[in-house]
Amino acid sequence: MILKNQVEWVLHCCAILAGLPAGKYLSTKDLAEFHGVPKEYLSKALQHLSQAGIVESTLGPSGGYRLARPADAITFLDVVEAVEGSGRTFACNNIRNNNPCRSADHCDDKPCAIARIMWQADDAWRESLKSQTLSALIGTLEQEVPADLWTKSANWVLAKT
Amino acid sequence: MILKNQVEWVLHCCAILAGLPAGKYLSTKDLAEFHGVPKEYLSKALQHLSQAGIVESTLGPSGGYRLARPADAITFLDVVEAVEGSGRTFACNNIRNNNPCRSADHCDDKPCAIARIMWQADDAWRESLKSQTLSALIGTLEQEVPADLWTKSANWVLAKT
DNA sequence: GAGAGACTACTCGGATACAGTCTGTCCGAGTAAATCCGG
DNA sequence: CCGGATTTACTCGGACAGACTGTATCCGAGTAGTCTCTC
Repeated sequence: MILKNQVEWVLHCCAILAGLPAGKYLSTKDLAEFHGVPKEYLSKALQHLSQAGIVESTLGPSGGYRLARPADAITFLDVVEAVEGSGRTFACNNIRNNNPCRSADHCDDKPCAIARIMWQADDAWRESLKSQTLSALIGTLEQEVPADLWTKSANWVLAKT
Repeated sequence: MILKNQVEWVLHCCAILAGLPAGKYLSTKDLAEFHGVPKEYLSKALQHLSQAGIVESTLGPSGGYRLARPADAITFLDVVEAVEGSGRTFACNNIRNNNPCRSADHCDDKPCAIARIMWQADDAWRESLKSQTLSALIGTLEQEVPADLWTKSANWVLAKT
């Protein structure tokens, strides 16, 4: 069980988009170039973000993507679920039903105890992702990324808009 | 991202093995029959448990598996990691290195901030799994499974040893 | 100089291809208990 | 009745195959700015 590359890619893309001047868009091509990832495949991931309402796009020249909400209203969970789907990471197939000792009409009133524990862990994972917003990430990056690299990157992006 | 079927299977198997009389083994064949899953593929999963030191096996007739430790010393995390591996669920490929603004000799002193947040969520998931032991599961099952099904199943297992 | 039309650069969505993982099967080697057989 | 040989029932490990998912590429359709051309 491992998350897709696309999750890493779009998280980095969101970090860039968060620094974009209001009203400006950044194209998939530029985002792909900046991160050194295949443009067309990254595009697929961004489409998912768009469908999830995290980013919005515009067509035509000078088109591209921008955040659809302020960065403090976008959590990591939003982004991860947009790409990975919001389904549970543990699927219960109710194999307890195959128990040869069960009568045919037996009916359980609760989900399988094993599944409940696995889902509980899943919830903990989601809660943790939910507690982290994009703006918190930007704050961390501002502190940690060297100032010259930070401004150079900002200018690189600005030149593309 | 979804966990393997094998995780569900071996968790159920562990629950059965926990109820085994001391010193007795239960064969893969019986475990597979009880849960209605393919014997040979289940065997692969149990081998992983064996390598992880969670269960131990013996060869020959009346051979099979039993728990290697008391049930309260086996956590869900132990079992899940035995099957899924103990690696992170988020792989950081350091795509920040592809930033065209970086000088070639630039070196980061910390892991990527995005990866750190994802790993933090991963830790929360693992912590949750770690807090649940096999014996706690047995306790829940004893309460929730109807008494007649519970004893019938126990006798079914007993008859196989 | 203004307006209509052509052009361009981008997103969007579908089709396709390839690789890797998950799921499942098959079989041979090794092992330990049970059984058999000769003395 | 005893001890060694054989059989049996199991695990272990590798090889293999099919299905599904993840990764990636390509292309056509649609769209919004920009440019050009004509009047």
